[in-house]
Amino acid sequence: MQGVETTRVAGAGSGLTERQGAVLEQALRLLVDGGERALTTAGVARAANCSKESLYKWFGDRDGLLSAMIAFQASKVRTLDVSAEALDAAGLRAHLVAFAEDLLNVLAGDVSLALNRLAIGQASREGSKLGRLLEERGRRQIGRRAGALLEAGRKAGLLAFGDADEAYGALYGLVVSDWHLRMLLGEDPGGLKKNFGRRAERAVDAFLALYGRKG
Amino acid sequence: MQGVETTRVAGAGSGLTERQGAVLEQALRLLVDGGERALTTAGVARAANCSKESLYKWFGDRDGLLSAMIAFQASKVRTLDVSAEALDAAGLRAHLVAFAEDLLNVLAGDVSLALNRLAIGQASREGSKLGRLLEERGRRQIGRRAGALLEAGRKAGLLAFGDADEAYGALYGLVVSDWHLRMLLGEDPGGLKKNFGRRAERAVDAFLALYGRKG
DNA sequence: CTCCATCAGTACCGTACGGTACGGTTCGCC
DNA sequence: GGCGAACCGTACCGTACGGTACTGATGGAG
Repeated sequence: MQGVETTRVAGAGSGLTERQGAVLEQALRLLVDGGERALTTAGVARAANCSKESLYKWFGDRDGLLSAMIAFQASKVRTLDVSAEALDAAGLRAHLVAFAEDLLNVLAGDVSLALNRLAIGQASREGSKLGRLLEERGRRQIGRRAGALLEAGRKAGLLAFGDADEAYGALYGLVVSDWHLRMLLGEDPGGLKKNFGRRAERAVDAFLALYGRKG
Repeated sequence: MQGVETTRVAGAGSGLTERQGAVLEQALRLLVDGGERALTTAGVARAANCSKESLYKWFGDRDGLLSAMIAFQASKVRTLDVSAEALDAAGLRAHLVAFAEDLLNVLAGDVSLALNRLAIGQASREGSKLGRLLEERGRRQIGRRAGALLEAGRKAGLLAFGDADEAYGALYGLVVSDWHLRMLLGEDPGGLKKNFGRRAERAVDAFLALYGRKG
């Protein structure tokens, strides 16, 4: 398990070796299990069977490690593009419901919650560098998927809206409401994931009532 | 400035002396300015011109101090009850818009953001005690105001909804969308507060399109 | 075989924090 | 005036963390 390593982690051209990816995986596990206080350099080194010196060599700094964790996690989540098939009303609704349910499941994920908590905790100092990173890598991705979907709906004459951002904001708000914040605050999400499908359908129906062309 | 102190802080029956309230005020200032890392016992003692010993005597613990800060801040924010006047459509809309704008302004407040960041940062460990406290003291309050408003609208035949919680969730989502999270992540709210009025109106119009009786 | 780069493991250092203990001072009360 | 309670300021202690330096082992390159 030593010597020069040349194989790189696939995807995103992240420039990380597999070893470094495994280290980041362990770091994410520590973060999810114990929060930011559990994410110490010594702890990561112990959990990943590597030396602290290597951590500093690879990531330069503790903040570098945090940034690498966010980038690494984002590189693993790839949003599938919406197929450019011809949309009818039922198809659009199905796509929207699927998007809404995916959104809820992503936001409720362990790693997502832990990384959001981490970035929020560091938002006060350091100019919210992690926050911007998280927003760029996470939100922008899912926003693009939604934007493409909404645009396709408008092209097909099924949706009517002036500002796509406003329509997306309404969809996001109807789907998520204050759930994300409540989960971030630690509210037990036990069993609530069962209702995500129903919740997604209700939100999409409301969205279509607002922006659909044939009510 | 010493000796037995008997005067108590008004409201909420908090059982805090004025001195202790002033200390909590300074603690909140430190938290707002520098985040959780700046909120050290020594720092609070220095900023408030008190001794660490007194801090531990009054609040018992660092977590006790944090809890007291949340309770103290919540005791200062009192939501005005909606007047039980007869509502017409324009009046209901005005009330809803005022509520929405107040909600945005509260969520965008310095102290609110700092306390939410604090509670979220501690959500991983400690069983999210602070999160539950924050939710109970903050969210429940504003939720009651909204609930009363919605109920008044239904009584007046201006709103139609089956589940009041669901209607409130839709209103909240349309008003806030992902703004709260973005502000928690550190996105610069500079100048955005100017748009709160316009944003509130748009959200309320959408809400009324969904739940209003005469579209 | 020999050199060299990489890495794990550990010891180490400076610092900062939570929490406690102590001396000195002010104030109310008898 | 004297007593006691509350309190400030500071010193102190144990601990834990970020970051660095050193040692020894491993495996590839010439």
